[in-house]
Amino acid sequence: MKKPIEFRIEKKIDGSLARVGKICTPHGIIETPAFITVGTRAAVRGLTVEMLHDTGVETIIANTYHLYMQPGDLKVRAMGGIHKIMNWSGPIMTDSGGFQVFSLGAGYGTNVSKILKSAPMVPLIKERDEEEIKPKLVEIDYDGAAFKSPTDGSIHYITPERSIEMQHNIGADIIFAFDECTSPIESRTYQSEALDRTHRWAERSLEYHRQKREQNGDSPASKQALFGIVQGGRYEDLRKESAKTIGEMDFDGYGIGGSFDKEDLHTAVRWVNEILPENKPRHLLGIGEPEDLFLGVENGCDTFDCVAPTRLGRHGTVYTREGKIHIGNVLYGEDLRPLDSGCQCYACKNYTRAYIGHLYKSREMLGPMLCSIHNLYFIVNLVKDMRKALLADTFQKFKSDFLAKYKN
RNA sequence: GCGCCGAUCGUAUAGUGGCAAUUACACGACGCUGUAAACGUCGCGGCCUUUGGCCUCCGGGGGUUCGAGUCCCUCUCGGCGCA
Repeated sequence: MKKPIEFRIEKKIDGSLARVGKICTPHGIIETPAFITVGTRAAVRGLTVEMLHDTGVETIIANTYHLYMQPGDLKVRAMGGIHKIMNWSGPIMTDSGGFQVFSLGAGYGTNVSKILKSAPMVPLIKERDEEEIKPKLVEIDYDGAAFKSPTDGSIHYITPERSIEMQHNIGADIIFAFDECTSPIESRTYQSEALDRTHRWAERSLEYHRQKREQNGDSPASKQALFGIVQGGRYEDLRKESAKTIGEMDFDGYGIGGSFDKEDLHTAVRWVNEILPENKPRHLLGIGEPEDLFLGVENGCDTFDCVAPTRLGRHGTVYTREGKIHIGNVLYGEDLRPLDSGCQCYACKNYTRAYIGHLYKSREMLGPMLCSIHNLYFIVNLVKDMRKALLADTFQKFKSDFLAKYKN
């Protein structure tokens, strides 16, 4: 049977896991490394398709859980599939809902991020206390996870089979196995249990997808690639075990998910990518700060997605070559420069910091839109520049020059 | 002129004897990594050796009280009513 996607490696970098490639999908080519923008509910918040094209972004990742809740995966199918409804002719991915096992479960109501910053001991205890009094919205068991809707309290049970079925209905080019993203503050014992669960669920996701593909050669499923997700949290042995287990399953590509230590995200990624099959694409889920993208690329990841550019933009934080700034700060009140000097994005070519800061503070929706456009342009093109640098054998210099300025 | 009502953080408010004093907006700063997020947290009288301490404070002045934004007198200003 014809593979739904094809991954071609154009260049491997000696002495590193980095590579340059192309993922050919039914809706076009993803030149890797690439940054993929998040469009959770089949929309990139605040931006039209035309604006997205202007930022240079080529691929969007939407979310199965959220589209199931609203408007419903069957409705997406009835309306003609995700590409049609959102007027996006390029490649689309869907996340399986595995992240919501964390964000609406252990992470709900806490300020625990999947990225654990240093010195966690005191907050760690605190969060555990808070967790006791927070209502739980997710119950995990052997077969799947029961989600309680924060909106109306209804219960929705999602199994690996259900997740894949919904992703078939939604119709993205690349779909993900249903996994459990764990909180970074869970014990090793728990991480290990959760990992076993994720591995079982991966197998079930793969099996269900395979059956559907074979049942009907013309079904949408036959045009969809399925990626398995490596977990294992912050533990070397679990990460390696997961990479081996998932890597041996016949997925079309792999996602690297779960929680990380900010300090050694790159180490965790390397553990995994040294083991995963080289000839399949690897997507680093939910990672997208500039420093992290460099580390991901040089440690063998091909694609990335992250809410940071759009969320930060909406919240008034803007990427510049000299680091992030908050556009609402008084400091920029009379600053007539663009958000980032030399940037060729729509916001920078047409508007000043002072004006965009005014829009943001006045709650004009154009403010967050312009900041989102800029941030997306910034990150998408940063990764494109990494690709160029890899091809030109100047990656290390590009990285050190960029980071020297970016981190002041 | 008489009577009634009102005056509390930039604005609008809460507060009828224990108060550096409620809430909202505004303002200021910070946070955000597979979107519960156009959101959230903190600060917003001053100073300090800041899980605390000191000073100043609810239109002005005086009084009652251990203690007053809160009760009494008076003045100023504003609103309404009657002359």
